[in-house]
Amino acid sequence: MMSSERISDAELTIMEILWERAPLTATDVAARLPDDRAWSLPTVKTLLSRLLGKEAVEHHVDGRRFLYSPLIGREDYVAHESKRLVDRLFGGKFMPLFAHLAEQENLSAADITEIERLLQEMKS
Amino acid sequence: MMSSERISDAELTIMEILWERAPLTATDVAARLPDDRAWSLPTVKTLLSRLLGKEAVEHHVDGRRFLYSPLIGREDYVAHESKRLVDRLFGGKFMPLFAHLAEQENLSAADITEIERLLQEMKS
DNA sequence: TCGAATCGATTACAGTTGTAGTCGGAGAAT
DNA sequence: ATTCTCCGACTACAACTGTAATCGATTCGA
Repeated sequence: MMSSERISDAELTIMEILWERAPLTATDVAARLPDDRAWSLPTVKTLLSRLLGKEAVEHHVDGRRFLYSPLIGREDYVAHESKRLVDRLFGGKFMPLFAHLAEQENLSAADITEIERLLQEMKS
Repeated sequence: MMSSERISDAELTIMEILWERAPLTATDVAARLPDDRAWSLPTVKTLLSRLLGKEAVEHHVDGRRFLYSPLIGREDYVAHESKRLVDRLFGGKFMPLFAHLAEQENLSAADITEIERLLQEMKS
């Protein structure tokens, strides 16, 4: 289940780190930040606290620090956000989004073949 | 061109109205709000002002009121937001998003046929 | 002409977000 | 035992959002 509170952009950066590897301490998380988001440790702690409040992560005590782990799965989050986009911009319909993406991305012949393969698989 | 300022959820509601029909006065916009977002006129005016500030809409004077029109096209906005989602959640790749959506949506046989038709069209 | 209705502009105000500083307590080092 | 270090908690603070009230000017109706 996805709690209804939205995960912000900065918070998502933290989630990605925890999805890749958990549990981690706040310091560990800070050490794994991408270069273009080299936040201070206090900032990371604030974001972790907020994620705790949103019940997106949990922590358990390890000596005198916390080990954080995701509570929301990446799959759930991705599904949720994808649906949100489809609802907001494509009237909840999948096909218009697909058409838009296909056109936008200028699919290569290889992409098309790959998609056809995926579709065949689904048929069965 | 899309100015980099993000359009918020409430603001998007206004944009949708203007995309459907423009130019409109603030009062016209308010009258066309969906039922689940029956905001007061002042609220609509605030949102229009913010959209002006973000250069997402323009207005021109008509007697003593303004007529508002979108400056950003819906196509551009949709493309922008779709790309944002793909970048944030699918490493900028189209295929993973397609796979995710296809699985999620549980495509019907008719959908699949439709997609195949679209793909054929693209091939040529 | 004088009050009523209407406009846009300004102000309000709480909640979220991005980004961080500070503080009190608990452990670690000496 | 005392100091230093590190942790989580709390505080900060400006920008953005959602939602609106109010105010001064103008115009319309009586």
